[in-house]
Amino acid sequence: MNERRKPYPFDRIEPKWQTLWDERRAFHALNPGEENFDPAKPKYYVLDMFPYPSGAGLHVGHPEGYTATDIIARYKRLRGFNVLHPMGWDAFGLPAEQYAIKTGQHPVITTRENVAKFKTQLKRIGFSYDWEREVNTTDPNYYKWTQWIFLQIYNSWVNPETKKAEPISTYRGNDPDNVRLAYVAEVPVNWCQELGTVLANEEVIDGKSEVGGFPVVRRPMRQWMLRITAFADRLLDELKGLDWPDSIKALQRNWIGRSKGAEIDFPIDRGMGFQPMSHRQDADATIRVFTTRPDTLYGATYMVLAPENPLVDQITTEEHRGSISQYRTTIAAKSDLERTDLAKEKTGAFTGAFAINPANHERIPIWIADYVLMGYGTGAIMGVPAHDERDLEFARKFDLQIIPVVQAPGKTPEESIGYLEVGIAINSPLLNGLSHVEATTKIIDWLEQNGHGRRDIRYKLRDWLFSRQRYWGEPFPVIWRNGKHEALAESELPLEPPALEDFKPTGTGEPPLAKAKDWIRYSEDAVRETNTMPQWAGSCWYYLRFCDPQNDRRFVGEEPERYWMGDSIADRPGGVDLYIGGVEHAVLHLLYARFWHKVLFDFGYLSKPEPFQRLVNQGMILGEDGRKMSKRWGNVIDPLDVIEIYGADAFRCYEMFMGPLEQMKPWSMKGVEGVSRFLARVWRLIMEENQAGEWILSGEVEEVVPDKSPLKILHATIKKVTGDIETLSFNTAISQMMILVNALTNAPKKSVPAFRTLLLLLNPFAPHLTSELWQTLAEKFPGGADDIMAQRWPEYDETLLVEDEIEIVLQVNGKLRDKITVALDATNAETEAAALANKKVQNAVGGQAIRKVVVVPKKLVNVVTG
RNA sequence: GCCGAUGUGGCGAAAUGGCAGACGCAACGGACUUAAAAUCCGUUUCCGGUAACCCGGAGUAUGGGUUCGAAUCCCAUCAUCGGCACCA
Repeated sequence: MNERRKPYPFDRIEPKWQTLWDERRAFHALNPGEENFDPAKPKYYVLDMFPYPSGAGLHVGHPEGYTATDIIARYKRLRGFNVLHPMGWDAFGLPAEQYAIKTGQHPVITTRENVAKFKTQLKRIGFSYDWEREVNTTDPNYYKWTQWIFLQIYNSWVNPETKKAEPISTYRGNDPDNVRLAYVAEVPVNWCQELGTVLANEEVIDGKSEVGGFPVVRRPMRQWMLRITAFADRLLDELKGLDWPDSIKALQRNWIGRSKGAEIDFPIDRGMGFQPMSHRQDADATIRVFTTRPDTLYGATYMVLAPENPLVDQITTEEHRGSISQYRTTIAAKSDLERTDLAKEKTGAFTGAFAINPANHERIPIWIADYVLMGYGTGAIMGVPAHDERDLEFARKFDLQIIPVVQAPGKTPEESIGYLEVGIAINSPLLNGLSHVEATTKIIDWLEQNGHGRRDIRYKLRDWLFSRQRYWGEPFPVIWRNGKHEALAESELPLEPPALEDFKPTGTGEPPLAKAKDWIRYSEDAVRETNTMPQWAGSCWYYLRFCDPQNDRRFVGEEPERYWMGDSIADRPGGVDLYIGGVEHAVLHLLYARFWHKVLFDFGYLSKPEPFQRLVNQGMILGEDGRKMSKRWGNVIDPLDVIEIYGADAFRCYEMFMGPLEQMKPWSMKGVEGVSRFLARVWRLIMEENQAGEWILSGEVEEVVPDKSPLKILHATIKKVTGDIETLSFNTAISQMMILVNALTNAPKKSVPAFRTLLLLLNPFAPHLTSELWQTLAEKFPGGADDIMAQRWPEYDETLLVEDEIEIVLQVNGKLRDKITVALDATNAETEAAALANKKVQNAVGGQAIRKVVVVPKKLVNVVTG
């Protein structure tokens, strides 16, 4: 019947302070121009990846990154920064829509409920978000600007000379729709019958949908695309100036996949042998390939087209039509999964046609095979079996000629077959004896001079498939008239989706919005676009909206943008100072957001070319059983359950004490208990229980300077905690504070100044406890103001950290033998003499001759013998 | 296959060229208590020795190397996790 006794009254303190903070608008960040705004303060923008508010609520994994950013935010405020620390909701998306399909509950309702639940949880953890800046991607006042940004993208193109986005009006060609950054294309898409929608490549995993795991097939459909490939170079090159983990940069580089090489044209042989360009009857009859190894051109003994390549129909000879068509049918029937199965044998079919190798005028056969992909390069390759693993396998299987053209070091030409690295050119009249670099330059120059090819760069990155056949997303601000698309005027935004009762997919690939007949009909001769935008759209720019969330004239005001997203450190390209989130967004969200940012930057709306200067990925928190937290294993932990027993401060501290932020680590309730004991020790350091069982300020607390030893630990702790917060090493910061608290507990004096410093250091981690204790101390000892948040972060005194005596480690041959203490000012010679006089050292040396003595001042002596 | 990360006590971890295992958990012992909880104090890498203060040896995935000295730097191997994957 009696509740379990709390180690300290967090259940009273925490709600008290949370209410006070709300009432005082304690975390509201002021924009330039607002009353009380202090322009002398530097800004700090610390951002979390905002969540999708699911029905399940938060589990303990979510607040890991949020706690880290909250500590930084509170720390920076104490250091005198004007801190922007906002939170919002990425609330468009499939789960709410599927819930609507099942229950008929409108996603607006579900979203509102889920957001309320998430917000309650976040508030109960005591995060210092500026809730007056809350944004929600499904709010018309927000997506009005998502649609507006889409229109900017739609109305722009990349000028190849400046490589920058410009208004489409500067384009001088005759078909602007061909160069717009948003365009419509008939593309093979990932169609998921079960979800009734297409998916982006990134949302398909092993031939199945990322959401739900349903089968996905290829199917051509008319889709909106965003021309992200026009920014491939900048997205790659501008990673350099960002403080991101190298692994994330590597993932993005890999995803963009830039390859330097050459385009080469192979004339199709019409039985007349090789003809110089000018004499050719049919100048179009060439096969263009892309290769990263033009230096191996003399080794190209055959060509392969992708089975889907339209050229196949033109070149296939009468005799081979049957077998070619049969092969293409088998390939078309295969799923993506089967096609990309690496283990399988090479397959292919001969077209009967031949091409001419422009280098040596050899007549080489043209095949089709599914190991050549239509979607990369030109959908055709030159086969160089001697120096390409796949080509070699293919040539051996179909008995095609193999000519080595690069010599492996120390090997004969014959042995160099299968050598994939670079080397000296052989069997290549124009290139013999040249190194890879020389040969590559020479052959490309030759190709360019003779009109057979040119330098070229290709990317793995594809344009972004931007439309979805869904209800719960931003409608496109676009109408169709006479088969052509037109942008809506800005004045017509926001374009809200129609009210629908039936959210089910139509099943035909036509979006659910097509069911709203009245809504679609825009005018006598125009209809609305019925696709919606993908969930990534809203998250591409939310960090900008946080700077100025209520602005109804612009997506973000100029001045707030310049203040929060710019800064005085000129050579930093990014705006947000610290961005923490899951590694699962390493390529998609982070690449898309960078892309939008660059478009808006080119148009002069933004101060910096990159959105996020410093990025950190928090590691996943596993269940107590070491498995990923999921309903399936029944190992999900709700933060509110933990807070109920141990309090929010203990929850926060434990999340940070578990281990390094970036690392994956398992949850442990016992661990929370340990951290909770630490906080209770802090409490009892300052408070005691009176006869009536009430907590009152301890009578021993006095306004005195601490003794030397605790004072030294105190200053060592200021130094360590400050440094650790800057590097996000929160686990070791907490360890150090535990050491301090142990020392203060054992110290004879209960020193108010020491306690104040401790409370300040601990405040970002355990804000409720430290606020309460600070206030209690202030009531009796009026030295400090009664609000801990109005204080300055403590500084340490280096002179207090110096030792007067130093412990020196004695080693013999690198092995520890003893420790001695020497005076601070002992010379190397004195230290060495003391070491050699040491009995244990002498024992270990035995009778052996001393060859060398290494003295590291203030650290150790190593005696090397024999 | 390619790219990246990780590998240290019973467990989470610390130490990034100089005392391996800070801090915490768990376990064990002690104090307080009629008792328990809570709290406080102590022990706790492994092996061997000693009545004992202690003494000796080994030890950071494995094998080599650099160095007076390596968990830390280099080379190779193995394992686990993540990403990409017939990208020409």
